[in-house]
Amino acid sequence: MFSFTEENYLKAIYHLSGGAQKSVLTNELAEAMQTKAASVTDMLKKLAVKELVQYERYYGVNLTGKGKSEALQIIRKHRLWETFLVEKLSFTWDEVHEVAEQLEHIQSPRLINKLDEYLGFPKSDPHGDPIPDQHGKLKALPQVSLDQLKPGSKGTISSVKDDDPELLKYLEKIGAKPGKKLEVVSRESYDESVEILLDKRKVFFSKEVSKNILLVI
Amino acid sequence: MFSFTEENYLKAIYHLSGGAQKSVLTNELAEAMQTKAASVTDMLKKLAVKELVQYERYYGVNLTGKGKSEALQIIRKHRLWETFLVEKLSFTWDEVHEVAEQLEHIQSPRLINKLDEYLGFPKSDPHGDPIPDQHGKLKALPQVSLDQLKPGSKGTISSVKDDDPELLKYLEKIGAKPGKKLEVVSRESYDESVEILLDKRKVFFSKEVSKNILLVI
DNA sequence: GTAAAAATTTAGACGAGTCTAAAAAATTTT
DNA sequence: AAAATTTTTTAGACTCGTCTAAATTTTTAC
Repeated sequence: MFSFTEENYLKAIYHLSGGAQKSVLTNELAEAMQTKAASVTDMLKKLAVKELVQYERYYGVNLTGKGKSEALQIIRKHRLWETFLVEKLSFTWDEVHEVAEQLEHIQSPRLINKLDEYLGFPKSDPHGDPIPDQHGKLKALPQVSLDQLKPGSKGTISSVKDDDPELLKYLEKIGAKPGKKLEVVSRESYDESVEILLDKRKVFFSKEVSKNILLVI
Repeated sequence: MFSFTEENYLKAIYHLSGGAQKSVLTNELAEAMQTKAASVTDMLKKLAVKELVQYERYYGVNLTGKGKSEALQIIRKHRLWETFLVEKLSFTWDEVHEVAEQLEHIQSPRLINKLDEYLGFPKSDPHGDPIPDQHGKLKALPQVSLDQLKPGSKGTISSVKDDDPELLKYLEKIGAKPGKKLEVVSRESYDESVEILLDKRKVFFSKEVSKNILLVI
């Protein structure tokens, strides 16, 4: 139905717009897609003709209903495959993203629904991200990133950014996985690094890392 | 490493050459690839530059060692995925070919070896075709197609053509699966249809069908 | 509120893979 | 063995997704 490239654009627009909430600018998209702004402009025109996005010259792009629904199907596939790789093939959570980026483009509704069933209809993937259902319904939790939490507050890790293997290996070592509870002890005003309590141990995270850890409070 | 298209050409050349045994002509390849002879010529030149084939103008093409090895890797992936779909996701054998055509192009040696392990290192796929090992070694049985067998001879079905869902549904209904023993009762000289004994039942196959059933005798 | 800077789009080009139409080489027929 | 036929290749063009360079629009700075 759609090309790999088109699917990747839709997915990137979905993520950058915070779930089709706000417009996405050409340069943001160019950076996310590792390409040039001129190429993005060309592609946005094509997606607009196919009614997958609303595109206004110089003012960025928004997903249409059709575009959002397509993006969610791709995200569903990505997260189900990640779950399969970890649960069934015993991949570690830092290894799955790259392979899932390929698997998410396989065209077969039957395959993905059978896979969903085989995995027991999981609600979230190994990084804690929610898996959209067959109809594209997504159960989004109200999440806060760790860099925004005040000292004294407690929360449970709900998800972590899934596409940086080095970060994931580091968090694995520390034990900072979805489901773990933590408490913010203090924040250093100089560099905004943060000290937390996790499994009764004191742990320090740089601001950079803390931005990639999402919690429910 | 190689594009989808290149991989599909290598696979087609492998099959049409009977496992890199003989040269493949431009028109055969054009028919197999559902494309035009001119396009095939263009692609063969590119594959020759990459040293995947030896191509001689007007005289067809042969796989090089490198090309054969690449083709076998793709066939390995195709057959492992078919096995996965049937064994784990309970697809029927007529549904798997089309999806495996997509899955065979996923690039991840780690994935395919983990999948192999997860499936218990199967020796053949659901249609009876042998699965090459990690190093591309293929255990090829000496097979005869049913249309070449004389009345009175017995054999065991070793494989059936995997890419025609209608044929596969028909054979499923009849019970003609790999592993089943059969005996040729008679052949009608008029249309070369054949009468066989399968599970103590008499069954008739047209020549067309009998060409697609391979046996070990 | 105009000038400089930044962001975006347009114009023209390229490589991959495909096509049609025409030319060239091989094969078959007579 | 020359003519007719078939097969294959060449030439030139098209689409897709990309690029660079130049032009345009928006935003920021003064």
